[in-house]
Parts: sequence; C-alpha cells; structure tokens
Amino acid sequence: MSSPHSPQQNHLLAALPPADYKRLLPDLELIPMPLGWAVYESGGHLGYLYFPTTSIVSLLYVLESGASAEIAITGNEGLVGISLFMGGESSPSRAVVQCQGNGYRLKASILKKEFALGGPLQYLALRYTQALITQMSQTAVCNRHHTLDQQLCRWLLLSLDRLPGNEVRMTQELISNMLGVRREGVTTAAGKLQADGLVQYSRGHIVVLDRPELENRVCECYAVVKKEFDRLLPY
Amino acid sequence: MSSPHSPQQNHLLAALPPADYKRLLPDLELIPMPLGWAVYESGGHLGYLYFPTTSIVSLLYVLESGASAEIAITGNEGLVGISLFMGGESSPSRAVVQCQGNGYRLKASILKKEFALGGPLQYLALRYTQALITQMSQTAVCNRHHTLDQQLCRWLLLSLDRLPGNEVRMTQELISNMLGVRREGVTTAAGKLQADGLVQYSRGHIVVLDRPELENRVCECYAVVKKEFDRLLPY
DNA sequence: GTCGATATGTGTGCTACCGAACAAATGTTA
DNA sequence: TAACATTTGTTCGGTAGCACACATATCGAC
Repeated sequence: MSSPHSPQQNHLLAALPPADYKRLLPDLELIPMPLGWAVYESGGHLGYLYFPTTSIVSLLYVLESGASAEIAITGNEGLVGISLFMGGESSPSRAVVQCQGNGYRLKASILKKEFALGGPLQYLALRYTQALITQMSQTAVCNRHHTLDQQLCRWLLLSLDRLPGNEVRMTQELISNMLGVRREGVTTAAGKLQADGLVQYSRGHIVVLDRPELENRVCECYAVVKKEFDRLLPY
Repeated sequence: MSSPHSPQQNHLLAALPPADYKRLLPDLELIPMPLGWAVYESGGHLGYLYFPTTSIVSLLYVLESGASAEIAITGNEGLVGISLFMGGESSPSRAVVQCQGNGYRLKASILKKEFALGGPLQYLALRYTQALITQMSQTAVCNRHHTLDQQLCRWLLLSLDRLPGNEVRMTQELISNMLGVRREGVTTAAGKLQADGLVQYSRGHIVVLDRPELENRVCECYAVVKKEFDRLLPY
C-alpha cells in the first residue's frame, strides 16, 4: 500500500521530530527533477525550497566567458535554495539537476513561517548550510592545489554517496563542465581509472568497480567534507 | 569626550535598531586584534563572536601538505565565527588576522540567546553569511579560471575596501599564502603592477596609486562579490 | 657603520593543463 | 542496413605556474 516515494528519503526531512514532520507533510509536494533542469538561475527568484530524494543537484557558477565550475553538490542529504531562509531571496549561482530523480518541494511562504518558529527545521537548515559552506571552501582549496586526477576521484565519490547503487550517469563532457576543466582532460584522467580497473564506463554510464582504491587516490578534500557532513548531520 | 573606538564602526552593529543595539552594548567588549592572531583554529572551540572594526581577518584552509588558500576575507562589514549561530560550534577553516586593528567581541552564550529571538541580529547575521557564501563560491571559480595577475588585483581591492586609506600592509610572502601560490609568482605579478604605476610598495607596505586601473584589470569576481554584499547589506 | 634578518628580484628547467583539430567508436534512427 | 549524432580517444604546440637555486636590496639592532 505504501508509495515507493516518501519525503523521508530526504535525510533532513527524516530527521524532523514527528510533530514537525506531520505539520509539514501536507505542504510537501512530490516533484520529478529531470536531467538538466535549472532549479534556479543566477539572480532569479525562488518560489520553493527543494528537498532531493533520488536526484542530485549541482550548484555551479558560470562566468562571463562561459566557463563554469561546480562549487557544491546536493542530494538526499540536503536541500536546494538556502537563499530563501538566509534572507537574500536570490543568489548569483545556478542550481542544475545533474542526475535525474525525484524530490519534494515546499512553498517559500510556508518555509519562511516554519523557519521563523526557530524549531527543528531552522536548526537542521542552518546546520546543513554550514556543511555546505565547508564543501564550497574545500572546493576552492581543491581547485587551487590538487590535480585533475584527484578531483575526478573526489567528484565521483561525492556523487556516489548521493546515489543508490554504484553507477553514475554522466558524460565526460558534463563532468568537465562541473570540474571546470577541458573534456579531454577528463578523458585522460578517466582513461587511467579505467585502465587500472577502478571504473568501467561507456557513453555516459560510469560504473564504479573498486571504491576502496578510489578512496585511496582521492585528495583529503573528500574526507574533510564527508566528516563535516557526518558531524553536523548525523543520520 | 567620545572614544575613538565605537562598535558602530562595524557595519553590522551599526545597522541594528537603537533598542537592540542598546541591549547588546554592555556585552560588547573592545579587543585589539594583533597581526597573525588566529581568531579560531580548524576544529577549535569558539568562545566569542567577533565584529572587526579596523582589522581584517582572513578565512583560510590549510592542507595536510602545508599548502594554504584564503577562501574569504572579513572586515568591518561583517563578523567572524558564523559556526556559533549556524549550530556547528566549530569549522574546519582557520581565521587569521591579516591586518592588525581592533574589533568587538560578544560572548557565545549571549549571542545565542540574542540569535534565538529571531530579531534584527539574526536577520543581519544570516544575510551576512549568505554574502560570505557568495565570496567563497566566487573564490572557488576564480581559483579555477583566472590568472594570478587578476587574482592579485582582486585581493588588493577586497582588502582595500575593508581598510581606511589606500595602503595595505602585507608582504608578498603572506599574500602568496592567501592566494595559495608561490611567493615568486606574487613578486612577478606585483612587479608588473609597480612597473605600470598602479602600486608602490616596499617591504610589506603596498600603496595603491591607481585604483581605477586596478578595477580595470581585475576579473569579474570582484564586482560580483561587491555587488552581492551591497545588495544583501546596504550600508 | 656593520651585521644579520627579512623582503624582493631573477633564471632555468619542468609539468599540468589549455586550445584546437581530428580520428575512432558506439548508440540511435530511418 | 545505412546514415547520423553523440561520445570518447589522440595528437600537437603553447603557456601559466611550479620547484629550486641564488642574487640583490632594505631595514633594524648593536
């Protein structure tokens, strides 16, 4: 009888005490999140706060030149649209669905009322935001000091953590946009991983075969971010 | 009769309505912020929230290798210690005084009570945090795509905006730590600026002579961050 | 003024990544 | 099955920033 979809698939919603969860439930709307959909655009208005369940959303910046870079990634551990409760209403970044799936959304007006109560939702939203800040900071440092090979490992692991199974659907072209590098660079780095038997990919389907070795090759940035998420949002 | 120091030199404190400001005033403690002082360490406990007035504080990450990178900079427009009200209590970054000066501090316990009221302090603190997020994100993208020359201009302008006068006291060695590059790279980039008459420096004293040209050479990142700060925190 | 510490300038080779052009392989559609 | 679009692989020269070594300049203490 129970639907295969539940708001509780999102860790933040699942962490709400029963009373708060019940109050919010009628206002949570299931919504499909198709590949490539821009949840919000740079500077654009936001009508809803989104809680991904089976989808992954990338926060990225696009420069005037057209060059881009991902600054953070959000899945079922978080939410999309922090500017709604932080007070700014908009943000200069873009949020794009990187892996198709579902999510729940909450009307901005309802979120704001709930947030103003100062209860569990505020508590969770702010802690999540701090974890997000850690991810962004670590991305900045990683961009500066680590090699493309390491960053590709980091990106794969961060994505994998937010997906069921061990497969990531994503072309090398799109990964290069996320990492802010050339597609050829990703081809080379991914070629090494494939040659060493860590992954197996073909036309946009990447299957991770040896996760331990991936964790072995990744830079410290992955562990720092993961540890901070676990500390702030124990699940 | 009036002291040369006032909490109102900090823009956030100055933006508080009179009633809230008066309530907080007895708990604001003037504190000198000496060069190099670590306001907080990675993972360390924070006893106070800091409001710089004439000092500049850098938020930076230090990697296991010893390499470092600045992810944001805070002066009299903001505050240091967001993890206190975001709920995490600590953060993996470090905050170091980059330019000596003064500031005011507020006990963590008092801050938390005040923040929980949901009043103007909460409003301002969250908006400031969102502006900080923009700065961090832009730093990540800038690290990826822009040249050292552009980044040096950005760093100089961001510092200049937070200081009185047109002089920045900072050796090239320290600037290189902030930007996460080699000292020689800064020497070369700074040499160009000096040769073209934009700055005049000697042993840790950088005097900006031609700010318009500096703004002409900087990447878009500077303007994006400045615009977002002005939007979120009009002064 | 001399000395030592700190700060800045320069040179040489090296590597990671860029830019562009093109080739090959793999799906998809007719 | 054939034609096509998409994805991945490869090559070439160019460049920004690296690592290391060392030269010079400036300031302060004695």
